[in-house]
Amino acid sequence: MSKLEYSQKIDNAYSGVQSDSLLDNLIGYALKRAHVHLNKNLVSKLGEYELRPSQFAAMVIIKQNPGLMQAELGAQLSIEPPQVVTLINKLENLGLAMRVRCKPDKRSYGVFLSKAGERLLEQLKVAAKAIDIGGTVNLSENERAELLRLLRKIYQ
Amino acid sequence: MSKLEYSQKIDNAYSGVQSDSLLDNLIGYALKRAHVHLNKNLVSKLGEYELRPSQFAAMVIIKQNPGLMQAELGAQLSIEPPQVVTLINKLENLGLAMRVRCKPDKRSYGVFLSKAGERLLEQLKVAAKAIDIGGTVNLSENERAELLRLLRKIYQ
DNA sequence: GAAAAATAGTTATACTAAATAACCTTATTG
DNA sequence: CAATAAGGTTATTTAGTATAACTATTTTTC
Repeated sequence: MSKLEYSQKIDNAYSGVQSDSLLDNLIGYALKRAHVHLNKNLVSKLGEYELRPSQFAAMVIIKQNPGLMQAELGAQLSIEPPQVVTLINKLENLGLAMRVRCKPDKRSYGVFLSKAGERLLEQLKVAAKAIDIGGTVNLSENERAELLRLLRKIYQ
Repeated sequence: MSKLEYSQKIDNAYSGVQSDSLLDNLIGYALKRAHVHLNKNLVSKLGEYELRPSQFAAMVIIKQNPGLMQAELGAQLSIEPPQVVTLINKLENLGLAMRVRCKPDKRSYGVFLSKAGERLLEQLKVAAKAIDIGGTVNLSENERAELLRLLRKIYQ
């Protein structure tokens, strides 16, 4: 039985389980549930291209900072150097990005998107935007803006 | 070099990396960053008791539904049966919960918190509330309430 | 200007969390 | 009563992450 089938079965069978009023009043808990809700469709869309969310985020950062070093990319993504290697290897193998020895410092690479990478990124940005809006259809445009404002106040 | 030291070093060295306006306008991205921000302190607090967030969440659910079956607990947490086994083993080993054969169906266990589990849970609830509020000091009481309302509209 | 220390990136290894499949026991169904 | 399903466990695999050691350069320092 798949995870989805299993969950549905259990959800149907035991819907009488009570949730907790403490959890329901924690911002952290609500953030997690809302994020899970929104992330599902993004993960499945990116999966069509063999990409994970962090790889999509990497493409966005590379596009915005062409030729940045791997260490800079890793810092942006909060991942360790070995993971940066794996990530860029993956993008290179997919033909979406490349390392170029283009710096005075010959230890480092500049990281760039390929033409194919730029094209795919544009598609994915459109899709991500649509998925984000689709996952928040219950919010009005004003509510979306207000939600963004409040969330930024938390992490900025 | 530790992960934290590494990140700080890089952040200081390369703070000129540009972030992206698309990402900054996605609710999903803001949710993730806000959640990361809020979760750090909770994880470290729970770590003092060798607990992970999912184990804390399990304790909350067990407290609210004493004697529930493992399958019900797994459904609430969206985890698979083998993970439920690991989770309850952990809580049992810490003396915080227990399996009791108390059902007509002798295949299943009722899961309960121990007295120690209930005591610890009360402490942790207080701590979690404080951490949640501490992580959202930039929000007024009205803004907190509004944020909760908007988040619930997304996932409910 | 050469030796020492530090940095960019890579590789290898280990650890952890999660998913999958096979299994045992008890219940239910035909 | 045989066949099937369900609750839970165990074993195995897989993916993600973390750590350590290594190469090749660059910077520092004496």
